Amino acid sequence: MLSKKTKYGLKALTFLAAQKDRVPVQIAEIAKQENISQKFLESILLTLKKNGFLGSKKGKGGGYYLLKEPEDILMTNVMRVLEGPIAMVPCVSLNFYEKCEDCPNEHKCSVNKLMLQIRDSTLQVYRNNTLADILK
Amino acid sequence: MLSKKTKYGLKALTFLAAQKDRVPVQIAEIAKQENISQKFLESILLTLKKNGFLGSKKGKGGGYYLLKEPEDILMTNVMRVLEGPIAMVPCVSLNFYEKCEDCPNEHKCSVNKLMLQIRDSTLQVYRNNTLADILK
DNA sequence: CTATTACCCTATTGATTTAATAGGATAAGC
DNA sequence: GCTTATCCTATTAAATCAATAGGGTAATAG
Repeated sequence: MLSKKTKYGLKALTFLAAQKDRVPVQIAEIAKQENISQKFLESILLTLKKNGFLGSKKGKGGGYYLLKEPEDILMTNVMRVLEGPIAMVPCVSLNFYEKCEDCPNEHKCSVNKLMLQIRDSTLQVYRNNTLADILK
Repeated sequence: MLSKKTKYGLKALTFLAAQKDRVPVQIAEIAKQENISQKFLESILLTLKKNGFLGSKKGKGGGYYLLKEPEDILMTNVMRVLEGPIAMVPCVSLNFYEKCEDCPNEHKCSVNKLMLQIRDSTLQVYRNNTLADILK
């Protein structure tokens, strides 16, 4: 299952990408428009900012805004930050590889073999989609 | 993440498929060979039996065995039984569809659009793999 | 017929993760 | 210096996961 964190994060990014200009949008407005708990959204936007997707401005007229154009924001990167590893098992993860402690030989493991294919096909989708693509 | 239930279930199916004949194999032996908690495996094999993948025999010389040939066991079916819905959000699920309560129009939803692609590519992999395929 | 074997079933627990809430600190602007 | 809105930490309620406990039931061997 996709976590709410990821779902809300994607919706917020989409909302910001849909703005005409790059003027800051307040958390409260995004939360209201997208039906998201404001406090929860607050922490999500913070991690998106810390990972270089968003900029922010404090005080009156403040809020969050996209740092890059939607065409330049790859889903691969967004998903890794919001949802974590793309692979369903650590032993087929590119960025978070870990050996299975219960598996003597992962190249003979049927789970490994199947999940490797899933990782590749999933990755292909994420690499083919930018924020601009899912906005249209 | 793939649940241990699914991981163990796949390993058990693979183990049974690798047997020369279709003679019953005891839970204890599968658990030992695959490093799985025996009691946990017990419940997993039970659901695989209830869903038509395995047969069982009680008493001495008893155990579990495959009901079909590995070539005829599709990963799509196995994964749905062990892991549940293949889709990451209910609003793109074929077998477990549910409307998002927070989403006014799912055809304009960016999450829906992305997850629809993920569902399709994931399904394609599962449909292309039988138990025999991941055994080789 | 009886003891043994091994599957069958229910309930409970501990650990972890998820989603959300609370409350205040910090910085920007008028 | 007051208001606005982000920033940050801690806590909690609920759900899920993985495993354990303990006994019931059916089949087989001798």
